[in-house]
Amino acid sequence: MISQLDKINEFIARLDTETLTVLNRISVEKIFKKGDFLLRQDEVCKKSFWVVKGTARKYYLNDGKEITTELYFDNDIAISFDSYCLQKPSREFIQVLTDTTISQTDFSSFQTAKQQFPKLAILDLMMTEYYAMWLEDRLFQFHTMDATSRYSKLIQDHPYIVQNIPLTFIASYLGVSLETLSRIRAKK
Amino acid sequence: MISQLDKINEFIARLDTETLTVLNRISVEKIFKKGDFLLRQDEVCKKSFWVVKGTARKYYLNDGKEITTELYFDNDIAISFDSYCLQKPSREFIQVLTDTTISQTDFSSFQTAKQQFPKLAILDLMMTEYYAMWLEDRLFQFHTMDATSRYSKLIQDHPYIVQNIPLTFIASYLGVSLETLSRIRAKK
DNA sequence: CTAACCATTTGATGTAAGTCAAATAATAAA
DNA sequence: TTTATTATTTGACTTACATCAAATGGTTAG
Repeated sequence: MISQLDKINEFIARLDTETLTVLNRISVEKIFKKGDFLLRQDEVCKKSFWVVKGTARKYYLNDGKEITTELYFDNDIAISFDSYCLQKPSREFIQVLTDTTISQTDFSSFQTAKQQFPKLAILDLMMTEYYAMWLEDRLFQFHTMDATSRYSKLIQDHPYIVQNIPLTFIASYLGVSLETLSRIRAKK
Repeated sequence: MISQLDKINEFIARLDTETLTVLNRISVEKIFKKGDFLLRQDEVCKKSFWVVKGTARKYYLNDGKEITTELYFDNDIAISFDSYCLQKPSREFIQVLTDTTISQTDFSSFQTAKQQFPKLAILDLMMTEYYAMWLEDRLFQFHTMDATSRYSKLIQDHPYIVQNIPLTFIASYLGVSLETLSRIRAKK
């Protein structure tokens, strides 16, 4: 997973200026206020959101309860995956948790650009592969680790998370109740 | 997820004969005997395995215990994803559960072919997207559904599974103990 | 056919984590 | 500052599921 990130970063570093210019041309930087939504349920995800600086979360509603599926920090890319790929209404919300700078890239502009700049198509595949590996790893955690271990891994990967993100969201992301997470933290 | 499959099938149906010929040229059909391994831990996954007819499973060892991550039936494609993408040693095993016909495609031949036949690159992306959506769905199940619901969904999606696959593998795939799965089945 | 082996079921008991409820602690608003 | 609101902790109790152990059912091999 990390080596895939290395691969992507190296690939971007080697991109020709022409390709980079196009990428820049189809992207817009915008600042969102804490609590703002990048995407709401039932909307089509027509943009990808690169978190330049800030934090965000993705979640859906499961009989009234919010289930957080992903937390975003600096340099992460936020999309509602199937909504983006298939350009169909999203089941998920994407919400900014602090004042956040976003660089958003239009879906259809990117699709067009891919045809003229094959390197963008390669990049697209590599990023999708990375997402799949990330999902595999998360699934592995749900499959084999208990709540305490999942929490340990999370703070190991993102030590700053606790300062920045309310416990409810972290608990939901880990698939445990708020109370259980509180008790897990009390122990250690 | 289903619509993504439709998209892929339609795309394949519209492929020109030239591209199809190449695909055929780099693929080999082979028959494996029940219990044979398509891939073992620590090997690099240098082929993708299209299950023409039969059943298979993917699993890894987690302190001695086998954790089944995927079950394959007719027309499914089996790979150890990160091993395949990064051409690094696999953590997973892929094993055939019945006598099974496999059409295997060489990784590097496919990479080369993609450069000459851009449609193969598009296909590659679409299939990776499909896998990511499948993973998202599976994660959703672990995140929100209890063992009983996960089992119900599985037999709904694959009614024939119970006849063909030993309970241990199904239980492991669902993330429950063998005994609990047996009890779940006793009820309904 | 019978024995040996593997797959599944059933029983008894333990435990991680959920739920409901209330008490603090921290933050924002007046 | 004081109050109002939200976030986190703590307690008592319940529940889904795991584990260990043993019994039963099915398959394969001698």
